[in-house]
Amino acid sequence: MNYSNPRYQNQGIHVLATIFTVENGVFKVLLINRKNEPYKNMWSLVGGAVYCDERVEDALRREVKEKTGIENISFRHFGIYSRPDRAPKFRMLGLGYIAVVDHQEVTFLRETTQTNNAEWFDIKKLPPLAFDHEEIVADAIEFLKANINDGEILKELFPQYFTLPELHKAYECILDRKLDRRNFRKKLLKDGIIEDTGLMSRTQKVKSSKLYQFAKLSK
Amino acid sequence: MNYSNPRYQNQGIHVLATIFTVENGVFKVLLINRKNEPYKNMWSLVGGAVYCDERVEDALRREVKEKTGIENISFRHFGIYSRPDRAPKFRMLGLGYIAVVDHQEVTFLRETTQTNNAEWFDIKKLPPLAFDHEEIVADAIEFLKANINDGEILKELFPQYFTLPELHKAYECILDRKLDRRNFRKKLLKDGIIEDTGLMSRTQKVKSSKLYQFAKLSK
DNA sequence: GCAAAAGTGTTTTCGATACACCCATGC
DNA sequence: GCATGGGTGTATCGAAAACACTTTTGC
Repeated sequence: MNYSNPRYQNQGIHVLATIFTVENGVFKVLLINRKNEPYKNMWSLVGGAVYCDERVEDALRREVKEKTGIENISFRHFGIYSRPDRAPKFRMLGLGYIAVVDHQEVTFLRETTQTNNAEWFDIKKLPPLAFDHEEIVADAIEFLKANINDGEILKELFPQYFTLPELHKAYECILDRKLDRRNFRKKLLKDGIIEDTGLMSRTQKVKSSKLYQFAKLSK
Repeated sequence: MNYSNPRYQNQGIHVLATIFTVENGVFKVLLINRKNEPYKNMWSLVGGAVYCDERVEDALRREVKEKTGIENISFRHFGIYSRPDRAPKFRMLGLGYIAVVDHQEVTFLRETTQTNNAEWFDIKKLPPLAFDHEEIVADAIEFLKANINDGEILKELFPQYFTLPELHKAYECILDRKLDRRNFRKKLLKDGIIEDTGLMSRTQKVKSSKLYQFAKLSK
């Protein structure tokens, strides 16, 4: 390969983090408002360019840490976006990653040098997005629905302990359909995704509920 | 983003095609022998760099056409390889794609400006491979095993018509385990992956067999 | 007539779904 | 005492797996 050939140069790699949560029964995605051109003042996904001396996963963690304060979560890759004109001026290959997090862990700054604001958006009420991010969000949601039972993807949605009704409601919000409570519990326990902690919730609900946690290694 | 920052520059994108076939009951991968440095005279996957003005899938088709003569086959993406030092001098992001083809359709040149030779290798008798291609081949095989029933991935393995024993044997070679003939036929027909053509094979086998074809659109 | 290869049907098991009742608490 | 929310068990259905016999042909 001729490394100086301009046709091989002038391209970069962009990681795009689609970060979802479920808050008060609403399935939401984290977006940031762009302070600069291109797409100034529009909303877009969290993301950024990969340095030539780092791995893609490291770039992703770096960008997400900077922009949301979140660390130590697992992302999964779901898509490649390679239209040469998807970004202006410079060809940026887009690599789409997904994570589902506990919204209470997000401690992003509302304003940074590149960002006016950052907010959770109901995925059913999204504003117009910059670049091809609408397509990417749609792909991420489809991927999440197809892989929700893989046992890893929701592990950061809750604090260590959670109740089964909470998890059940989260599944229903994400999948956008009803699930039978009894079969839901049975399946998650049988598959070893969650385990009973022996603890009970202390909330002021009508009836207290058992606390579960995600199993250390699932499947 | 500052496009002139060298930390964003000096990187490229590499597509890697893991092309498999089944020939005489042996599961094989196509490798090429490198004529130039780096890894001169070693075997490696078919692949090449993506131009900054083309889509990844187009680069893949271009490279595969040049090096094997094969056109119009479908590839599936299975992996991203991003160690910064996986290629010398220049950071090349690797994108792994897989296809399974009819070996009789491969009309690659034995020798080109970049290639000494190209050959099918039994996946159980692979030579040492250049770059991180051993890892990539292993990932591709794992991906193929997990996705063999998706109904699209084997569509180019045979000419239009094939017998069920042929397909059955191919599955067994790829999965490296025995499958029940009766359940195999039932499942593929029930799922609409293949359809009976009403034709019979004319080979000089002990008993002639029905000819099948892959269904136009599966699932 | 027998070995080799191809075709077909039945039974069993297991996972997924559908569904109903009891218990604890706040009002 | 009743409405709300949380816990549990059983019956049914369908897909997957296990399994045996018949047919054709070459020798």
